[in-house]
Amino acid sequence: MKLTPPSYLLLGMLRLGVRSGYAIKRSADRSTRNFWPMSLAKVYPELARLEQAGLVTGRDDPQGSRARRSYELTTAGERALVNWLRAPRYAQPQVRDERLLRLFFADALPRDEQIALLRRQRESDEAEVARIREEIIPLTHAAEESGTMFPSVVARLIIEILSSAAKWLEELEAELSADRNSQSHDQHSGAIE
Amino acid sequence: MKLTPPSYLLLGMLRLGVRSGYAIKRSADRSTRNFWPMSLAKVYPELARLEQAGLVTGRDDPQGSRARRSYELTTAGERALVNWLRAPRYAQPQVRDERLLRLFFADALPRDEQIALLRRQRESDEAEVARIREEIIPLTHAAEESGTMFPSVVARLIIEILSSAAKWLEELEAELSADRNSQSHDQHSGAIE
DNA sequence: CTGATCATGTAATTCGTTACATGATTCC
DNA sequence: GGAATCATGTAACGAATTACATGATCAG
Repeated sequence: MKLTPPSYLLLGMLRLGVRSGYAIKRSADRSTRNFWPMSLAKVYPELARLEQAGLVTGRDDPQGSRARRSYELTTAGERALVNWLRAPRYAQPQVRDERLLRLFFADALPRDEQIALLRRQRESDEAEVARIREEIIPLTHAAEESGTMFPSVVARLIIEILSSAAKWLEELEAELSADRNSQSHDQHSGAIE
Repeated sequence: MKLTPPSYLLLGMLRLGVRSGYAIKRSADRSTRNFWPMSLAKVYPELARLEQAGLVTGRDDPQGSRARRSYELTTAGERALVNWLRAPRYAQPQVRDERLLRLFFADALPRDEQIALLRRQRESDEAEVARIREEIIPLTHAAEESGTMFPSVVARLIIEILSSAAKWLEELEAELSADRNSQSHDQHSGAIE
């Protein structure tokens, strides 16, 4: 059976003590979503697959009359997780960012709208930094109390990335605003051949 | 007919003077791939769709006895592109990065392997920066000669992002190497609830 | 003469999401 | 009493990729 990054996401969450499919999805939305989004419709079949493979064990664990299924890692599951963590190969990072695509073609806009585009991109980066600082960082600090430091590391790395992008964009805005008089609205033929 | 980011990628490339489907794919691999990857199998049907919608016009343009189809933007196509550039809404950026996912769960590794993980991630970021500097930047400089500056802007923004990530990772490596004696291999219960 | 590149297109498959379906419990 | 949340699962759909299929030209 082939294990994919989503498989390891589930194994990793189980290792951190998250028990139900629903709770894994909730936790993933608050932490791993920025670099590996996952829908609920993917969680349940994948957990079943992992159980079939003997990497996790599930048991019915109802809360009152509300059904719940709790999972935990088996020894084989823990081994699979650690082996993956050690593996040198990884899938090429995939990014799909419509804002950067727009920016790439922004030569078709007049100068003032180019600047507006840069500003909007910067503001969305800044807003995301604020969101992570407010919503995620406090949670990762709580996790650090119990000796789990890497969720915090990743959150801070993402803040660093978004902040440096925002700062760079701000500088460019300033530059372009300064020479607002110079050329804009190019006349084609600038492809990357 | 619904236009998606891939549609605008094609329109944008055509506006920059790239003519055939094959050439668009080649150019996209050298420029937009980092923030919007696209396969050749997507290019041809999408060009046909855009032609049907009257946003581009295609004509047979064989090179010797080798077939080729050349496209260019119509007025409606140019208008659609610019309207999209102006639109304030954008699809949420989607990132899938297996390296960050590993890093997130790295508490399961002993300290020295955590450091190795950080180093590998940093090195891959640095390698990508080098690749962009060598392969992409010279091409964007050529484009700037003909008044197209934003491909260069985006390339430099990506370099900035990757460099700042690499620098941050390097600092963390140094910190962790310094107190190599302190705890590692946590004993669970650190989920982001 | 052979491998890389130019060039176009389709078919099969994969991966993932949204929507559907159902029901209990908790908070206001 | 109604909305939000907890909880699980499946079905339909969509978007994209890889693989398949074909052929010309060019560089070494």
